[in-house]
Amino acid sequence: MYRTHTNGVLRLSDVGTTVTLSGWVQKVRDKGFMIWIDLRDRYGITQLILDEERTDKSIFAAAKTLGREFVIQVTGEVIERQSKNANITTGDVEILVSKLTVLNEAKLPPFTIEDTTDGGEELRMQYRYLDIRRNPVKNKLIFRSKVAQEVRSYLSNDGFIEVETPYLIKSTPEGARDFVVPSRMNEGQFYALPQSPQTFKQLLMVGGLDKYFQIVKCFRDEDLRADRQPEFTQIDCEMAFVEQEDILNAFEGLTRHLLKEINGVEVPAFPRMTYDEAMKKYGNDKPDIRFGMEFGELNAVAQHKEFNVFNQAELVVGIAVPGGNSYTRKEIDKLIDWVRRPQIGALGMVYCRFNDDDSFKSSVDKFYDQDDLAKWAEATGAKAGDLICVLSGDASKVRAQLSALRMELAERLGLRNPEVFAPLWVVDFPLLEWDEETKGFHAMHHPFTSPKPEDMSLLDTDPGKVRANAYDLVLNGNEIGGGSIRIHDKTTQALMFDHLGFSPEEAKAQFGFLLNAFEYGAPPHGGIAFGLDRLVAILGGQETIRDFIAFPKNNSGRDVMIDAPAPLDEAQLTELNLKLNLNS
RNA sequence: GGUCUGGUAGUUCAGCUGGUUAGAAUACCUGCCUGUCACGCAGGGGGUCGCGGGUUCGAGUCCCGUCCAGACCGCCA
Repeated sequence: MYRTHTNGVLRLSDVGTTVTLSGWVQKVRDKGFMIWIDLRDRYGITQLILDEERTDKSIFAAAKTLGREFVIQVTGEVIERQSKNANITTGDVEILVSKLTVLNEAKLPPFTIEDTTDGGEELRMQYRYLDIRRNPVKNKLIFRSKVAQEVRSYLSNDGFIEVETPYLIKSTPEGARDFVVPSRMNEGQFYALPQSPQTFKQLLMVGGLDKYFQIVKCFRDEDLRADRQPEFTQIDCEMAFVEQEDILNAFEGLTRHLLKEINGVEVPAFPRMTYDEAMKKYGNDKPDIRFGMEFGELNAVAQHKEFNVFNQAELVVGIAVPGGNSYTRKEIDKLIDWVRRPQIGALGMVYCRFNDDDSFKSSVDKFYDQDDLAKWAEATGAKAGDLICVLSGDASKVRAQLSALRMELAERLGLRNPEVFAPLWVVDFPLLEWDEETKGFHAMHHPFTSPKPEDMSLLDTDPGKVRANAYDLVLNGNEIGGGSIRIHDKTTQALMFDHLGFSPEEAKAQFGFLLNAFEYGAPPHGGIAFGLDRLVAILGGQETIRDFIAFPKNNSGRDVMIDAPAPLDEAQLTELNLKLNLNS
C-alpha cells in the first residue's frame, strides 16, 4: 500500500498514529541537525521531519539526497509541531519519518512548482504535466470538472438526454473553416470534424428525443485568441415543441443554477436587450453591463455647426468617463493615440472636460459654446468631474471603436469586477449579414435559424433588415451562449438556402439529409449552445481560457508539448492517397 | 493575411545616445546553521545575447531578412 492518508487530511487528532504517505518533494529545508520536507500531492502538503536524534542515520543521510519533485513514500508517526504553521491546514502536525522510500527520482524541473511560478507561458505549456502540479492550474481543472458536473446533473434532472454525435462528419461551405480528415477507405474523400453538432441535434428532435444535451468537443480551423481555441467544448442543447421564450427560461435556469452553486451568487431575472439596442447603446452585441458608460448619440446636437469632421460623419457618438476630468492633457493625448492605433482605427478623438464648477472645456471650443457642450453632457449622461470622449465617422466602425474604448477605460477604472456577474440576453439578431468578400448575404447565426414571421416579407426587399429568432447569452461582456429557434419545414429551409445563394442542387448535396428528415414530421424546435471553456473561465473570474483546459494549443494552433501538428511520412501519405503540394 | 510587443544564465528579467571581463533575482551545487515553513549565512558553477546577413575601428544595442512566442485586427455560420 502506497499511502494510508493523503497529504491534506492529517490533523492534531491524528497525533500518535503511524501513517504512510506518498507524494512529491515540494521542498527540502535542510537545517543541518534537522531536515524538513514538504510532501505534496493534489490534496495538500504535509511536513515531514527527520533529525539527528530521533531518525535512523541511514534515513537521515538519504533525506539529504532528495531533490525537488522526487516521488517518495514515507512511514512515520504523526506528532504535534513545536512551531505551528497557520497558513496550511496540516500546519499543526508533522510526520516523524521512520521509513523512507524513493519511488522515483526526478530531473530538476525547468520552472518552480509554486503558485506564482517563475516559468513563462511557453515553458509551462511544454511541460504542462508539471504545470498541472501547481495549485492555480490544478484548481482550475477541478473547478471545470465541478461546473461540468453541475451542468450534467441540472439538465439530466430537467429531463434532458445526453446523446453523443459523430466527430467524423461532412464538410460544409458555410461558417468557419473545417478541420478535415482524409478517408483511407474512400479514396480522395474527406471527413470534416464538426464545428458544432448542429444538424445532428436537429435530427435528434426529428427522432423525437425532445430534450437533448451534450458536452461535446467542437472544431474550427480559425485563428486563435486568448478566449478561442481550435478545439473547444460546448454544452450543446436542443428542445422540441418550444418557442424562444421556453428556451430562454430553461437556460436562464441553468445559468442561475451555476451562478448559485459555483459562485454562491443569486442574480435577478436576466435583463433582455435587442441587438439593435445593444449596438446603439454599447456599440457591441455582447455588452458588459456591469457598468454604465452608455453611448450618447450626438448627431442632433453636434452637427450643423462649423466643425466639418462631425458634419460629414454618419454618426457622432460619445461616452462619459467617470472621473475622467482628472486626466492630464498628456493622459488624454495618450488615449487619443490609443484609439488611433491600427487595431482600433479611429482617425481622432474629440474630448470635453466637465469641470466641477459645471463649465466645459473641450478640444473643439472653437466650434461649440457652453450650451452646446451641456447638451453633449446630457446625451452622454456625464456628470461634473467626467470626461466626454467623442468619436465620429461611419456608424458601424465608430460603434466598434467607441466600444473598444469603453471596455479599455472600464478595465483601467477597475469597473470590470470579476466577482460581479451581470448576465444579459441579447435577442432579435439579424438573420442575414452582408459579406463584402462574396458580395452576398450569409447567415449571421447559421442557415437553419428561423426568421421572425412578421419580417418574412422583407426577405426579398430588404434582407439585411430581417430579424431572426436568435439570441445570445452574454455574461460580463462575453458571449457565453447562443442559439435560435430553427426552421422545421422544408419550404422555409429551401427558401433560406436560396437566399444564401445555394442552388437547389447544392442545397440537396450539402443538406439533403436534413431536408429529407423535414419531410417525415419534424417538430418545431430550437436550442442553444454554451461555450464551456469560456463559461468556466468567466465563472472563475478570468477571461483567458487556456488554464481551464488541461492541454491547450498555443497562439499558432500548436501543441508544444507533443509537438503537433507534424508531417506525415511518405507511407502514410501513400496509404491515404495524398500528395503534398507545398509552395516552398 | 495584417498591426503591435517581445526573444540576453535552468527560469524571470535589467542592460541608456554602439565602447573594458554582459548584470540582478531566483533556481542549482558546496559548506555552515538546535524548529524551519518565501528559512538564514558564506562561497561556487552557469551565457553561440533566437538565427542569417549588413553598417561600423567596434554590435546584446543600429539596419534588413527570417524563425519563434504573446496580445489584437481580419477571420470565428
